[in-house]
Amino acid sequence: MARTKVFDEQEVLKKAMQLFWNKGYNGTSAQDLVDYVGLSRSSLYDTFGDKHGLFIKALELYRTINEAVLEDKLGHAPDVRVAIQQILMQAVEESLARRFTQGCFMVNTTSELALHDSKVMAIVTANRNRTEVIFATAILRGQDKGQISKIHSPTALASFLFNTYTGIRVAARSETASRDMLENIVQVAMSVL
Amino acid sequence: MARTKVFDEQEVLKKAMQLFWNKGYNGTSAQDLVDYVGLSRSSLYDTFGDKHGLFIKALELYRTINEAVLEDKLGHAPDVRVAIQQILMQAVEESLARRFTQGCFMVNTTSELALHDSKVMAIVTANRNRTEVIFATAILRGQDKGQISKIHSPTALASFLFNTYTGIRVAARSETASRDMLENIVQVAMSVL
DNA sequence: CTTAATCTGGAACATTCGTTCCTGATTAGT
DNA sequence: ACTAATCAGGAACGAATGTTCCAGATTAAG
Repeated sequence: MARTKVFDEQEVLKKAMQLFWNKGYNGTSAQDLVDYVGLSRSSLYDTFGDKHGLFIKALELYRTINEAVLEDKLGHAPDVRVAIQQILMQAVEESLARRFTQGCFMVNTTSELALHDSKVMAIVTANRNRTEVIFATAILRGQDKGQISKIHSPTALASFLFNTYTGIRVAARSETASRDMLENIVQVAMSVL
Repeated sequence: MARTKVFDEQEVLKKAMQLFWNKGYNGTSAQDLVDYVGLSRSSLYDTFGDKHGLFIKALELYRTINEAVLEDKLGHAPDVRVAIQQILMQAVEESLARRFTQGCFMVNTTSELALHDSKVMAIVTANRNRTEVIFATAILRGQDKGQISKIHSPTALASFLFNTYTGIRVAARSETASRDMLENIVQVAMSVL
């Protein structure tokens, strides 16, 4: 019959995701994508439709990956409190790794597009809801095991942790954030668990 | 001599600020500015230079206003703890006022531009530093008065509060945030003071 | 009334934007 | 060898971008 697809659609999507992640939607031009992704303009448009469609797929990929990672880290953790601390500290480390300090794609997109783009809004909303459920179920388990204080409800703590995580990821986009500062934030936040 | 200036430069700047605040830098076109600001294209460019210069001035105005407000609220507060709670709760209320839920201009700008724009980065950095100093001095005073726990240092608490505030302001850009959720975040955050 | 500075509105600019289309090379299966 | 799908590269499109410039109206001071 015919020639087979030679590039991995998922890999291309991953590269597009990285670029949007770094420069934002409006900051990324079609030419930027062609240059970085390593695919011809024609192939890009053939396989992903237009720029907006590509962005949505990239954002959904990010969401899928991140939720899977989070679920993995929190699901099988023997000590939930430790696992949560590790998650926050990893965000800190990523913020400090100057070379790739691009924050969180979902957070960046929330502040850039969610307000004026209903499709993005839907993804952002789903991401927050799902993430908080993952947090809350893990926290409940931690509370049962006596690893986490029962002063606050699992859902309240989940919202709080999501909020703290968001803040750290925004800080990653500025160079203000020193190690001391970020570790302080994590330490204070952990003190409520 | 000549005709006197008929428009208030500060008022125009304020309108430009609102627009950038709502749509971001890359999402706001020169035409958008002309339409919204109510000034001719020529006058706009004559008085503010180019788009980037106008944006920087708008961002600096935002910073000036916000720091003054914060200093006022925290400086003369009889109970620092209550004042902090009010500041966080006001962010919550603004997030819930659906009609104008555009988050925080500084936070939005941090995630959109700071990484690739050194002038923006400088402003964002100065804002964070100054804000945390204001928080820290107020917290120190609150600790002396016995209104705030001394478990954590003033600077650690200041960084933590700034971080919490940032998170809430990002949430304002998504419609996920319910009153319950946001009030939970504030309540949990306040429990460390 | 004259002068001179403001301001408006729109024309005009080159550049970039996102997108479509075409040509031709490549390659896998029949 | 033929066919047909898959690619790259680039030309081409109109629209929108940021910016400059100019003609003319407006208005305050001399």
